[in-house]
Amino acid sequence: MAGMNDVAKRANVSIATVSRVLNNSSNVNEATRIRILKAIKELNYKPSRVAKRLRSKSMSGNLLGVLIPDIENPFYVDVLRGIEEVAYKNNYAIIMCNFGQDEKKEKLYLEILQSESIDGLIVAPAREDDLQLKKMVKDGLPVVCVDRGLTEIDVDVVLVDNIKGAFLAVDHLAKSGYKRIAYIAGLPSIPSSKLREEGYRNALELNGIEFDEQLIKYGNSKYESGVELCKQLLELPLPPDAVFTGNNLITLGALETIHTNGLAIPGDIAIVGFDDMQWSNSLNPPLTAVRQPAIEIGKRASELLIQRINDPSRPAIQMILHAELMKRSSS
Amino acid sequence: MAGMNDVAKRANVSIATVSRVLNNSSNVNEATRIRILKAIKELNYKPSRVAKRLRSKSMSGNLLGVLIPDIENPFYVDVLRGIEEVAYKNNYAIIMCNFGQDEKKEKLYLEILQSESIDGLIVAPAREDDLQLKKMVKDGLPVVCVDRGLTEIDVDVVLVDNIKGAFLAVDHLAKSGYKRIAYIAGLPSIPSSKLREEGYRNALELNGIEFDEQLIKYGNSKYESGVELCKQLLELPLPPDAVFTGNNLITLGALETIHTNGLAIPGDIAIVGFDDMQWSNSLNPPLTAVRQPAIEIGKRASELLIQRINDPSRPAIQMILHAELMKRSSS
DNA sequence: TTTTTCAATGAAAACGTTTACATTGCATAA
DNA sequence: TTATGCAATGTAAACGTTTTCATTGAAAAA
Repeated sequence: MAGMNDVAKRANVSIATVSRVLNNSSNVNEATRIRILKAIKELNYKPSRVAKRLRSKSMSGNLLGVLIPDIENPFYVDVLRGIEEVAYKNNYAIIMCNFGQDEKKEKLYLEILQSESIDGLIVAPAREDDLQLKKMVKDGLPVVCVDRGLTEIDVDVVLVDNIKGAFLAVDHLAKSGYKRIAYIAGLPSIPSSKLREEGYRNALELNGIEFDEQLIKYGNSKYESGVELCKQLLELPLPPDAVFTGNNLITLGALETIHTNGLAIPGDIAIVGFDDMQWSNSLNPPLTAVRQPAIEIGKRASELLIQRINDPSRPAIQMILHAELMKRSSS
Repeated sequence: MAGMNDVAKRANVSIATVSRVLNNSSNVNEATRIRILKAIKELNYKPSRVAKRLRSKSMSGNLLGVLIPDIENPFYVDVLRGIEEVAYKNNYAIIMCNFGQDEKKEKLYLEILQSESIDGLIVAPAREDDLQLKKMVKDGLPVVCVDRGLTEIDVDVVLVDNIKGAFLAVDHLAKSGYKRIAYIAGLPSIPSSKLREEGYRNALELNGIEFDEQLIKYGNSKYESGVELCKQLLELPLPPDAVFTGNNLITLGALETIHTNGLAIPGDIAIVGFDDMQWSNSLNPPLTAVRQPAIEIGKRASELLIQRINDPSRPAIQMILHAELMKRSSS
């Protein structure tokens, strides 16, 4: 790979001048500029982002880090799409890490990202009180959280109103006449699981339904936990007549179990999921779901991050987006 | 951020010795080793991957690039999971880029990856004769292709037997008595679209079904094209009685259209898709699909790439995995 | 003419590592 | 005693940029 040195030699100038042309800084003679550009073409020279990042520490390395909990979840895929779209437009590249709900992996990836001298980070932290992450924020790394925040520290956050979203879902079930409404939650350690439980409880209370401990099941936010926990619910002496699932993957897992057991939806059991999918309509039956504007979340996060990179002292913003209930025929 | 220099000072040694400890190279006194490790702890020193990569060009920067066509497609998400799993085990980080079937974006990302001095690249190229990519291979960058290869050049490839996979699907439809079998394909520019057409034609011929030009529709491999092209098929004077869809997203899109039109599956129209999904069973109706071992593909690709990084002269391998027909009730 | 000014360019340091080579002692061999 | 060898460590160059400061030379001002 040809470097600036080769270009400089071929154009009979110093590397400084080449650099000036590259960053179209002022005061370079038109003739030499052309000569240098020609040399660049001929050598097929491409600047090294690595060297650039090393040299100008806090200058634009044009690199963002993204750290997400589970790439199997279509919600995060959409968030990612949103992030990428805005980043691309602003000339940032992305280094994307998926920690698959594994906190050890999350820790490692945080270190790697830091070590790659990223300009900023978008993350859905596994826990709200992550010391390592909080330290990075304190040390001045621009960070935007999505889906979850960070305690005791001011940081930009973009998320949906989880309590209200869950309330919408469960209230809808209650109003439709279901009495034993279960909640299959994700990881207990992630805030949204708890907030959605809160919305769930609110809706029960408002509709005069007594809360039954047995009808709440916490899992690990993955497909398999949806399968397994739904099975447990169905085996209860008094099984639920409706289930509210805590995320995309759990919903799909629960559907699997319900179908395996040959139950009719919503006849035998109704289901409303958190997170909508583009093809929810093609599920059996078309799924009623709480829609998070995932792409929008990603876009906003990207925007906030780039803003913060350009103005690190801007006060932190918490951006709460709207969740919407998409009524279809599973409830 | 503390650097090696700070560590060296605090431990009263030269940076060379610190480096030796870090790479646990031989010949460093146990006492000083301990002193240095202590300093590292105290300063919370983390080596800079950027500096490391810059310094030792073709030495282990421990960074792989992955360039995929469409992260919305669950197939690629699974491939990615496989790649990541193996990479993680071998201490490689991944910089992942999604070009969303946009060739301009692909080009840009190729440049960025190159410019980031990655050690190797896993890619599903948009076209088989991509000059830029071929040049990178020729220039010695270790590359493994997934899902598609590269013409006129020896490069490792991991993919599924597309012809046979498509044959399995269409043969099954034919044997089930369907006569007018349509094929909704992806982008005409990607090899697998054509290969799957070949399998489709083979199956038709073998079953004595005459080929009808009108029943093949090429699109852009995305959900929306599935929706639109399926609609066009249904509006035909003689609509198909079965449809074979060219990938995950197309399948989902076609399902959407079929449902919107209130048709029964497989009564009014049967459907078999290329690419299985974990939750195919929860679709309406449970989807018959050709399963590609996506995670396996990713793992193999990762393995091949790491092998090649360690031994650049190893002859290229073409690894063809098995596709399997998952018979469910949509056909 | 001599000085001043300014556009155009170059030299060299710095970013944080790795590594080839040089240096230091000390133990052992002669 | 003087060599010799070897373990432990240090010095400095290199990776490919950006950037500060210095230098050049010609035009403008004195």
